[in-house]
Amino acid sequence: MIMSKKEDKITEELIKDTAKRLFFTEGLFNATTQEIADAAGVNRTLINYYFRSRDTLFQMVFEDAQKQEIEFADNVVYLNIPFREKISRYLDMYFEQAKQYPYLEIYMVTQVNQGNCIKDKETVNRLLDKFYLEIALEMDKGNINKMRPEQFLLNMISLISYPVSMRLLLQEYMGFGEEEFERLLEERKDIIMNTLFNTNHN
Amino acid sequence: MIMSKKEDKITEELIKDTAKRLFFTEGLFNATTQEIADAAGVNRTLINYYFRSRDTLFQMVFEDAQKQEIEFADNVVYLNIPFREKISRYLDMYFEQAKQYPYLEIYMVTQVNQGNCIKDKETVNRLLDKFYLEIALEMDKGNINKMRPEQFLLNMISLISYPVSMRLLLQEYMGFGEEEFERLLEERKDIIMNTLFNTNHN
DNA sequence: TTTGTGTTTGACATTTATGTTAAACAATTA
DNA sequence: TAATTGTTTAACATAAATGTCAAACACAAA
Repeated sequence: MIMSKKEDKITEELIKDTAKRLFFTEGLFNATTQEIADAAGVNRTLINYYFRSRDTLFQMVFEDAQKQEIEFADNVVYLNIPFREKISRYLDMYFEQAKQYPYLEIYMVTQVNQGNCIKDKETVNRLLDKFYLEIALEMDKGNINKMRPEQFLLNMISLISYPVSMRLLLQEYMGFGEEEFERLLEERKDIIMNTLFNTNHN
Repeated sequence: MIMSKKEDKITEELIKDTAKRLFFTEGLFNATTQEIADAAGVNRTLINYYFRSRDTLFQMVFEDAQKQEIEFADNVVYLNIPFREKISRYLDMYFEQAKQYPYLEIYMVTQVNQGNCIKDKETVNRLLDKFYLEIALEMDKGNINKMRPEQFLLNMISLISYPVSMRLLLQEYMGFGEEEFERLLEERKDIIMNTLFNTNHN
């Protein structure tokens, strides 16, 4: 008698996707199992059935997000296009994903602050090394100012991510509405490119 | 019979300061009343005695932090020194406070994401207006590249705050230890100044 | 000392969230 | 149809956190 393993995965995926939506889109970092179940339209105990515990679910979501972020960077760094193009492409992709998951990075950092850590460090290291090398080359060519490649990377992520991650706080302080801030963000792509590639001629 | 209002304030302040330490220094954003009480070395119910509820305590800490941040900016913006000096001073102060309260901004943004909002918008607006004006003047003088002043502000805060706020996440991804990252941060002051004041001569 | 005031404590009640279990259910196959 | 497997549900048990209350305490003033 051959068993028919019901390869549903539907409910399981539904729960995980809903959790992601609550965390990354809505910013409900402390969502309860009940809230997640309700949002997914399933019985709460199904979370236990599929994920054993709330914590496991959170863990899996965290790891998924990590994979996604790495894959994301990977897709750009290994493209065979000029450096400046890569950055430009990355900006496009980042702002695109930010529309779906504005709270992703803030979530990740709060998780790391609570003791979670990165899994696939190998891949990250390879990525970074390649990227640092490219940055160094651009510096030699005089396309960007000389500094430690790590600093260029920090500049880049900072300029891109901060306004997205801190959006609500910034909106509050700067007194902007949704649309107004959206326009500001759209303008930012050019601003960031200019800031990053603005070589020092002193 | 004149009552002797025991102007202690000691316990109350102790509790609030401990909460701040747990939130802003340790990053325990979801600290329970028990944890806070233990850390302060007082009985848990004293939190209710002095603050009525956990939520009120959190609220007061949030408002305190806001005031502090505004005061912080105020102290720089109204100084009678050249623009570039101000930014430099702000950087110094920011990195200094970041040593004590590295998680402050992340805490603030998670609070705002959960529905809290800024109180003293008047003061913030006055501050921003003055700052925007100064930025515009510097642009006219050719000291910084032309853009919306808001964008310059975003650039500035992003470059300063992001690496501090996201520190642990960045350390993890970049494979840096505490000391290593500390050195990177110390280097950053110059990097940021150069990036902000690097006018475009194309 | 006694009284009064504010502070601190422990015991209790309440609430909320998580996790377990057994029964019900659905669908497939022998 | 009956049996098997995987899925879903409701009821229950447990755990953890918050908040209340009355009693105990400390100390200054009458």
